[in-house]
Amino acid sequence: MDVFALFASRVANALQVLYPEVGAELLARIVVEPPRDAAHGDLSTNAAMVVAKPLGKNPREVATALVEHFKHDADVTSVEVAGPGFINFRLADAIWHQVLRSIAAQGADYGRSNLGGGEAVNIEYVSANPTGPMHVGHTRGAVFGDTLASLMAYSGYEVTREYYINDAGSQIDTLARSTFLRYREALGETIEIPSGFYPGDYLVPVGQALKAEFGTKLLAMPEPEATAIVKDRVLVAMLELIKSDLALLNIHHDVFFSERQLHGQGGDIDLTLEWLRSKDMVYQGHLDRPKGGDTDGDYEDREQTLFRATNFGDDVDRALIKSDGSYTYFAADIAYHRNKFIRGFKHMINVLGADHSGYVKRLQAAVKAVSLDAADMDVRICQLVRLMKNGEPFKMSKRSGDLVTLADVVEEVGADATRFMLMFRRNDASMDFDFALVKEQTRDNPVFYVQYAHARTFSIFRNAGKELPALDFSAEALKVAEIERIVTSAELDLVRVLAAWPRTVTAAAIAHEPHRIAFYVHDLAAAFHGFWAKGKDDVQLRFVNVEDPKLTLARLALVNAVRQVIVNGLTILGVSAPDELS
RNA sequence: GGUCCCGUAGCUCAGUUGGAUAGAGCGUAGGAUUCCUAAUCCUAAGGCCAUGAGUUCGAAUCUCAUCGGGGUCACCA
Repeated sequence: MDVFALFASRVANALQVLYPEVGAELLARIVVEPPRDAAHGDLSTNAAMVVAKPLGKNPREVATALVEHFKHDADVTSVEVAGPGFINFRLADAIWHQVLRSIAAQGADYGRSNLGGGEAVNIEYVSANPTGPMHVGHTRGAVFGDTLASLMAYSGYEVTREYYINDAGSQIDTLARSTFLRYREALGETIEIPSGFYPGDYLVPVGQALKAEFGTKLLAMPEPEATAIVKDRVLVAMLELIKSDLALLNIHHDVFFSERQLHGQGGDIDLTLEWLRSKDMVYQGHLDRPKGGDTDGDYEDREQTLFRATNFGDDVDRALIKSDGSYTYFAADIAYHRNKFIRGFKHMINVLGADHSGYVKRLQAAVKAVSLDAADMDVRICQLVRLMKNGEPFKMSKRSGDLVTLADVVEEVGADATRFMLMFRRNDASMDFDFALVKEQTRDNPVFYVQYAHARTFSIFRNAGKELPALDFSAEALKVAEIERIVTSAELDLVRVLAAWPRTVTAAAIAHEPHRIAFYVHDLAAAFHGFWAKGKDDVQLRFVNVEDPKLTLARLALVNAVRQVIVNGLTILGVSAPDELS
């Protein structure tokens, strides 16, 4: 049950009774939300102000009529006009009791919605080049994409988590050559790794595996043949490495899509170019010298095969074929996104790093073109993460040269803290990630703070078991607890926070902003800690009351509701909810 | 130069897609532990929402310009 959605529909109904001429597009602009200042009541709506002008009426006049209407609503204890025409509602306790009952009844599904209506959405994230282990720069996008995917799935979308493997470029040839050196090393040669090659130790086992499989046979083969074999083997190995790194954060993709499969004669790129040409989206032409950007002076005026990206909102048209005749990366990407569209995705989300922000318009232009404007593409840019330790920039290197790897971070602070901290910030703001802070077990550390709140719900139950051994507080007993006994303002304020969960999830899903889930869970934890502490000052507010088992049971139902909503939030975030902290 | 992101308390950040007197945490000052985990809570001080205009009943939020910080620009991937 979503209190806000419930009253939004009641307000809309009331308006249609009072002013039948009000149209649907106007009703859509009406918002029912919690007022910023709790003193204004439980709910507030701008309905009168939205509707007044088109009706040619004064907002307060409309508001007064609505107020009269809601005076007969049994769930409303007071309703009044405020300010320029807001209508503020105060709700009967019974509404909050219903919220608690619906949390108990819905459990893990409380907050789940059918916003997406089962529509398919493709979320592409990580897509790091398969040339080595994941480094910390990939981690934010990985966590963001995975959490967004969970959020969308929770909101009724059919989600596909996709990884695009950039396995077709020249960096893969370099990778293969680097691996071949490791193979020779495994055969006993002393090798030297030239600059520009991949120096990381992670290629050593790949070289050894090649030795085990082929002995010295690869040395005798013609080079192209050997390179092809090495390339195949090393790509598989790198992908396994990446998968195992992602698994450290419990991230698993549904589809690993290889760029290589798009290339080749009669492949997707060929077909896509043919299609683009048939739609007159490609032409031969010249590009201007990049203004101020031609720093290395390698610009050369030349006739090129260009995609009419400017017709779809991009700043310049984009090259599709390189001077050596091969396709550009972008050409492959157009084909890739056409492939997504053909697979049935009308909604696509790409999660990219800050260094790709210049790529956004191009990508959106491509999707618009290949879908003939039938698909939408949202690109979420994750800004940089600076690793810090006690306020100092932090360097750590174990597995791959100078880079800090994802595995290093997880080993240092754990998967839960990594995930939560990265989501405790808007994706489009850069952030400092302080190891020292994340390892601290105080309220400065939001992960810990939330997990502590969850553990506290368990400790209350453990304690209730000791103090009232005869009390049955199984799930079934809690469902029939006398919720009406929840009447104090301190308790009801906590329920108000719980009531905001469904609208928080929905708003986060619409905006593609999973960080709101992290902030909500943190707020809920704060409300719960605050209520808990009130029991210190006022014995009457403690959860466990030996004199009154029925009241205790009602309050345990409240505690259980808090526990449930924290779990629902942490589940979307992919963070564990321990019963006890050690 | 074009383009994208950011600019909110001393610091780190939220701000419910345009709502009412702009909120948290840290830090600072004070307070609460015979009592459900003080790993917590409560109170106070602290603001020209970078600047200027515009849009309207109403702007931190939308538009434009300016200033400052960062990313990016290509036949790289």
